[in-house]
Amino acid sequence: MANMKDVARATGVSLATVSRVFNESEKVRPATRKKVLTMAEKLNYRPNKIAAGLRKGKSGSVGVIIPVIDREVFSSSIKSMEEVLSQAGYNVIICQSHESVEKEAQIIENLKQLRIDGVVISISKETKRIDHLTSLQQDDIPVIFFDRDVELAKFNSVVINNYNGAYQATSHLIDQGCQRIVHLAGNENVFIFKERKRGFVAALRDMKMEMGPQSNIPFDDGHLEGVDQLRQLLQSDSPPDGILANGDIAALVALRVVEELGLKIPADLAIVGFGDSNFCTYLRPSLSSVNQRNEDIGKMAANLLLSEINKEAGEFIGTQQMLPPVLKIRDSSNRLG
Amino acid sequence: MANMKDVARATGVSLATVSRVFNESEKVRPATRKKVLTMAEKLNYRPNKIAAGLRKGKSGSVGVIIPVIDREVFSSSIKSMEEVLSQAGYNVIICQSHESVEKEAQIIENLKQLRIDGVVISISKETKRIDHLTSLQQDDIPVIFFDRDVELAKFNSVVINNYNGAYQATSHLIDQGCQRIVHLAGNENVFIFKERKRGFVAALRDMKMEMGPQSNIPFDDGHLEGVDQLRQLLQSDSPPDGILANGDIAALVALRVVEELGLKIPADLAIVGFGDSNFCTYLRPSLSSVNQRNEDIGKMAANLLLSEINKEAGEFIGTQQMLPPVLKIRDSSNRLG
DNA sequence: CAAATCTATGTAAACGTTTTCAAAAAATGA
DNA sequence: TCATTTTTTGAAAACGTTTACATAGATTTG
Repeated sequence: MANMKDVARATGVSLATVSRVFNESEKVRPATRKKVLTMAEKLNYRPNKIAAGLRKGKSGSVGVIIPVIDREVFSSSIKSMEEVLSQAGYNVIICQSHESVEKEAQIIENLKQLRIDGVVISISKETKRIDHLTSLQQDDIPVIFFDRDVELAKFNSVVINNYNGAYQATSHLIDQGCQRIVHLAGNENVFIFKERKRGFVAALRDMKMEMGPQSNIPFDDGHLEGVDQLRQLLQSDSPPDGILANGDIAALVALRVVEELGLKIPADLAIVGFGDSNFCTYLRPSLSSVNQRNEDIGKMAANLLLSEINKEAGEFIGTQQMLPPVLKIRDSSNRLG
Repeated sequence: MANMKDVARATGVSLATVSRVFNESEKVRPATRKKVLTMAEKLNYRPNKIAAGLRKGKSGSVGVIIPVIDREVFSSSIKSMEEVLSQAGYNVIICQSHESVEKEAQIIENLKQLRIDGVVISISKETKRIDHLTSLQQDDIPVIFFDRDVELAKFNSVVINNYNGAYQATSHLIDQGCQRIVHLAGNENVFIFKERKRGFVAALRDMKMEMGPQSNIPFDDGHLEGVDQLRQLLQSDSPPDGILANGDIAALVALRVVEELGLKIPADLAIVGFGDSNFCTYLRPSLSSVNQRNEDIGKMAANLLLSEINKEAGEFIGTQQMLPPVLKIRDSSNRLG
């Protein structure tokens, strides 16, 4: 395959001139440019980005690290990320950590060897230590966190305001006349679930609603105790009349329990999920849910990364962007209209 | 940042020796290896894969081209693809064509400039000309088609047997006692939909079932005439008692129509979808559907790509792998159990 | 018209590896 | 011990760009 030297020789100009032709912006006489271009075409020349990358000390690629790609929250945000980044001329390398810190560290080591220009990451559930992440910063590789971020350190991040989402949803349930609302709570070790719970509690408190020991039921995926507890509670003397689930799947499970007990939704019990998964509109009753704006998050994370990449070296300022989510009200919680 | 030369100098060995240390497999005395390794560690040396790529003439990356990432069929297959490819030491670059041939061609041009080692692609709906695809082969870059493939040329591909899937589903409906089955047919310009229809027709024929002009209703996404036609048909003197949809969304739409008319599923009408989307189990009644084995497809496509990459140059043999799908029987079509 | 300025091109040195070939060192055999 | 074979190392040439610097030619200026 032809290289620049070949094109240069065949055209009768120097290597540098050919290079300049292919790096637009550069000054070269229109006549020569044309000569070079037609000769390149004729020789079927194609610039070698690896060589350019070596010389320039940057790869033109960015890494996107996620636990796993086949989850709506990740595939949706990556969709828009890829759009923004490829538009800007970057290649997107996807890497799945499978919720393992070691894998995460391995991936980062690999990306460093590739001389990646930046990283967008949603950290794994188990990620507590963050040395592999700070090491990126030390090497001056911009890192943007999205969806899940690190509580401690100063980092760039783009996340949904989970607190606010839960607050909105809870307020909505109260507006619908719910008196005894229960939160199906996620694993508190995960920041987003902690925030959701916090928003729930705050809304109840602000609205001066009762909140007993039964207001929070641990409802972790894969743990069935929560389901039993919910069933018992629904059959008690003062059953709940509103449910805020930590996620859509939790809401779905709750829907089944409620259905099984013959309760009417939303009349007897209103339910709101979290995540606004595709299937929310497919269900009957359709499921109200807090939309996480995945595509917005992806787009913003990508743009933040681009601006970090192009930033003059200078002291680092972590930029935390937090988007308010959007509550989608559907049949499962709409008692009034 | 330290490079090989620095490590060599600091250790008192030659550049070549350091290189050999980092390319395992190579012969180098254990003592020297250790010396080099500790010095590399001390200098915080990290191999530069771009440089290696330039020298070796290969990038260590493969491109995965899909219409868009946030569709279950793509995110699921890419999940397993990434697992296989990263395990084998390759980076996965994802590129979205957004169902545009021009974008597809652009992406391929870019991947060529990156000196990609191989490509896995699910072609865009509108892709009729394939010169951009054959050009990859001419440059000796292995290409694997998955999900959607090209009808004409000799290529490597891994796809589900759509004909067989539709055949299975139709046979199942007949087994359930359905007498008048209707196929909600997809756009016939898309190969997979053509195949599904073919399987449907073949099953009816083989089972000697009646098949009138109303047996196929064009039911393309976004075209609403199909819905009306279905509604009318369901209200006619001899309404259908079985439906095979071209996809799960089509099945969902049909479910709504049936629901609206007050028909009982599966007693009055049995329905089978295609794709086995996540939400099939969430619906009530749960939706029977043909599972496309996305993860298997992804894994097989990745493995086929690897074997093509590692193959000695020789004459090209297109390998078509076709997997039988798996029919998942659920409430929407289960009249007997 | 000479001097000064500007523009377009060329020369050559990087960038950090891998790999061929040759040489040195170590191991083996008689 | 010395010749022979084998193993380990080194020197140097790629790989295909970009870019700092130099130079030639064209244009402007007084």
